Amino acid sequence: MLKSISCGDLRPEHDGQSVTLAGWVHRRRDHGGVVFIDLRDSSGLVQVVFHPETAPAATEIAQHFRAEWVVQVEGTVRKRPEGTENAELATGAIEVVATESEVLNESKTPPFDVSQQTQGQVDELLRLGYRYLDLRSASMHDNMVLRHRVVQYMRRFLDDRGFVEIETPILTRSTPEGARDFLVPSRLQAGTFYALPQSPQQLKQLLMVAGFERYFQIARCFRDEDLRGDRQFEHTQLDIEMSFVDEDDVLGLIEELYTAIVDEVVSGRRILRPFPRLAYDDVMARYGTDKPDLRFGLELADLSEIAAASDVRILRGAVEAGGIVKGFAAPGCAAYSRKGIDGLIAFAKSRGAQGLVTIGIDGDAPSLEGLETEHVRSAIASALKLDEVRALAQRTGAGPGDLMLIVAGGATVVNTALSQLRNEMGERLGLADATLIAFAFVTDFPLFEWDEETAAWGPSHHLFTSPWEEHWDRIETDPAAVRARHYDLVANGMELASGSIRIHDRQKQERVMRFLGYTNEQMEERFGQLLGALEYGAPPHGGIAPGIDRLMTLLTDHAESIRDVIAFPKTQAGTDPLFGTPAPVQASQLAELHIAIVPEDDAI
RNA sequence: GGGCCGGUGGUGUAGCCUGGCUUAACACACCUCCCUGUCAAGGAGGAGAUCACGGGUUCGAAUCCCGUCCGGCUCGCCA
Repeated sequence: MLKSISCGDLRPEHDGQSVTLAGWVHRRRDHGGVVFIDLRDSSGLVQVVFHPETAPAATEIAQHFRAEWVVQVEGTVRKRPEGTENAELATGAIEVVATESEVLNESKTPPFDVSQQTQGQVDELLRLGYRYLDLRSASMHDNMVLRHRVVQYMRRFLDDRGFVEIETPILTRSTPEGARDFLVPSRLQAGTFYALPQSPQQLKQLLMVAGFERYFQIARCFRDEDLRGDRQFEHTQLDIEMSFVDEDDVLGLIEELYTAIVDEVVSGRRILRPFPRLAYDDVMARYGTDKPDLRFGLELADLSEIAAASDVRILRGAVEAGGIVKGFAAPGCAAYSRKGIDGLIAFAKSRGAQGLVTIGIDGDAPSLEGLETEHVRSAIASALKLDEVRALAQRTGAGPGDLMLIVAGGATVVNTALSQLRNEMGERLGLADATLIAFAFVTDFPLFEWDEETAAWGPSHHLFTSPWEEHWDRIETDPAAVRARHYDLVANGMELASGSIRIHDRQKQERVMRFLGYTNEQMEERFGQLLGALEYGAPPHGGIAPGIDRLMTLLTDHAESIRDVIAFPKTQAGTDPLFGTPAPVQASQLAELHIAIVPEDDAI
């Protein structure tokens, strides 16, 4: 080894010890005589002192050190002189007095400052282009190390409970449902393709049939859909499947695991104990989304009844057309300027709403009872009766000084717009406790959802999810009312995990598929392997798949997006500026794969 | 595919709305010199930018207009 100990491990107990260190020059402070170097390696950093009187040769070399040079230093650990300790540093009580130094490798001046946080500070394209330097920065380095610790903890935790880690193929078969597949052309079988797995769903069910009872995998999943701050082409999930279990077993395991991770692996994070369990209908009503941010209130109120009895055309009309009217109160926002209101309206419209009704209650109003016309600030103030304003305020919880935000229209649109408006206002008003991770389970999802585009019922989770036992007979008669044994883990407005108790009976599985419009031939063609397996003693089973990337954005400090917890992520356009991915390939490679590129203009 | 925001020395920003007082400013980094206890060390000096790219308007464009590319956010999409 070129070093005898790591920089960040040095403590007062090493006082007097001779050490050899190797690492990167974090910063240098050259006083003309004495030279200080902060030397960094993967463990942290320590101050090295070079004295020209006692170590002239080493000091001469150190004077030429520059940022990010790789150097080796021999010296003696000692307690820092009285008054020069640095409480900011873990190693701040000691320093290394250098006797020898050597340059192992020089560095060009880095394109950005590696010694400081890069997230949110440096252009992300530049960071990705020099990802090896970006990851060298302490904050990104810490993110990767914490991710490692979390994953290791998961592995130990599950191993302790009898789970077996099993790998499943990356080259699998395309299934037409769900997201767009990444395809890999077959060289040996001309004209055919493998698909990268969107998840190991069917495989893990087959492992249950295979009798493993408790399976897990840190599984990479691929989806060729547009990328976002919380979505990459490939994401990693903790894939879990268990036999002979019900909902409580799966949710209890996850709650125990995530609570332990927060308690034992990370610091400075608070959670709700126990995790709230909320029914889908309840969260949709109160938050307008199935992944609510529970760090703050701003709950939505149903105002349809008041709207229906009102003379305000946009409110009453929406209800008469079969829609709903909902809203919430933004505390202290009654004084929003015209421009501010316009901004909120534009926000709502960009989220699909027809418009946004705002009603401010002047802070000068003595109370709701003492409300006068001049206290009501709204574009529709003239059409509103005072009693209606009172009723709306009562429902939304608005008082003097507050601003009611109300959307009317179809239920989906109203909920979508208001849920995002709620998140926006929660952020603007700083209502969310940054140290809180508000984990919660959402349960009792509908089994099916209506797809407007195809004018057909589709699975709201996936088609292997079991309905409630007592709802089997509703499938054909009242599909919208069928509840599923499906659950999600959410936190801070993000979906972190999704899972269900599966169907383990072939007849029942076919019944769901048949309802979804599959012919017997299609079932056999697409799901023959699973259906066949269900006929050979498939145990009752269920599972869940928590996303690790999103979880890490909650557990780390300074993660601006999912890209900050992934070592080598892609840009929103799906490119990697470091490697220049994706890239053309040799014509010979294409020929072997029986692939021909059709220029865009000639494409159909 | 749609909407919004952005692109100015190595980095981060200002200037842009209201075109000319700009020889494009500031901080950090970089280079040289000074400096023996700093830890965002300090001091003095210096170098470094065809203002993303292409076209247009104008006597004159970083600044106004159009297009393209790239990045981010977002709608669609993501069983």
